[in-house]
Amino acid sequence: MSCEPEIAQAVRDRGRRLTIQRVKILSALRHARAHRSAEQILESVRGGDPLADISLSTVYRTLETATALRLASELRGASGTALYEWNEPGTSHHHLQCRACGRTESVELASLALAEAEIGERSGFEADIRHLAIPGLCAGCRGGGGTGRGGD
Amino acid sequence: MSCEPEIAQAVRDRGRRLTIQRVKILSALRHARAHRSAEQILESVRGGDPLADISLSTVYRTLETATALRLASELRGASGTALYEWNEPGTSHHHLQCRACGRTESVELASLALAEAEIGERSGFEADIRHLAIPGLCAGCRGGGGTGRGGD
DNA sequence: AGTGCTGTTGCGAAGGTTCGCAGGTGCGAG
DNA sequence: CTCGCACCTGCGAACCTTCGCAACAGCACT
Repeated sequence: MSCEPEIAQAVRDRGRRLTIQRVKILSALRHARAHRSAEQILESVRGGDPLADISLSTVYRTLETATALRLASELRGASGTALYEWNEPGTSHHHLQCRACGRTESVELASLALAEAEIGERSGFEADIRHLAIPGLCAGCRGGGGTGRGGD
Repeated sequence: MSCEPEIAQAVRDRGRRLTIQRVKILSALRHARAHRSAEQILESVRGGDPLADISLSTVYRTLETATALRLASELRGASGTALYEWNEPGTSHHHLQCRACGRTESVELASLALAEAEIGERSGFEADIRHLAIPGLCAGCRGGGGTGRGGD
């Protein structure tokens, strides 16, 4: 439970309080290797320790805080449900969301680093392009009705 | 009101039916020069013609359809409310969303076109990067508490 | 112009997410 | 170690958005 020094460090470093709930929620998110919804996170927190009576609101708030702190990223779109993912420090990848079959794949993109620079020079905006959701059509669905309903 | 040949054309070209509601909703969105929420659109439709009894569901559905048809773009994030914008054909711009003051500014970015190409080569995914929401810190808030609460 | 099929609409209900408030608790100060 | 402030939590309500269903209305065909 307290074996998450990185999380504790990250939270406290940024002037936030270290609560049991936060540690549990962020640990759950971190150990889940895939995107998870708020409710899934709540379940894994409760499953791991029945005493943990954490509310959904807290999960949402923690996730929001973690996103602001760059500890996690939020991925909205596909199912109408928000998905969250732990950010490995220094990592960057992007999510290609197919609008036909709804599937999401991950890629690393060098050119987006250029975009960050371009934005900075252009308008002084400090962009954070590390986890973007990019809409489009996946290779399978481009052909015409690959995996899902490609009849568009 | 029926003086929107482009909209009519665009809708029918893609195999959708041309209904009064769609024309009104899309006209309203098109003539609004800024981002509008579903409810704002509903209001302007009703304001322009009290007989128009359009439901919020229809506004959402029309906006969803229009987004799928690339007639409009959806911008989520800032306020928890989805904002919609009419797509001028052939245009492309992106939205820089400041996470401190919440403001959004628009830019055109050449390097994102490169990203589209990179994605295509890499994974065969046909990306549609024309209206992206990019999080970060605006010039004012980078300095430290510019417009909002820059205390990060 | 009339007819029928099927996409669309409006309504209400059901999500998912955010907000407001009162009480609890982490963490710094004494 | 104790105290106190302010942040955080849990709860419930409110909000935005999506869904399901029955009725309506474009559009193609006759």
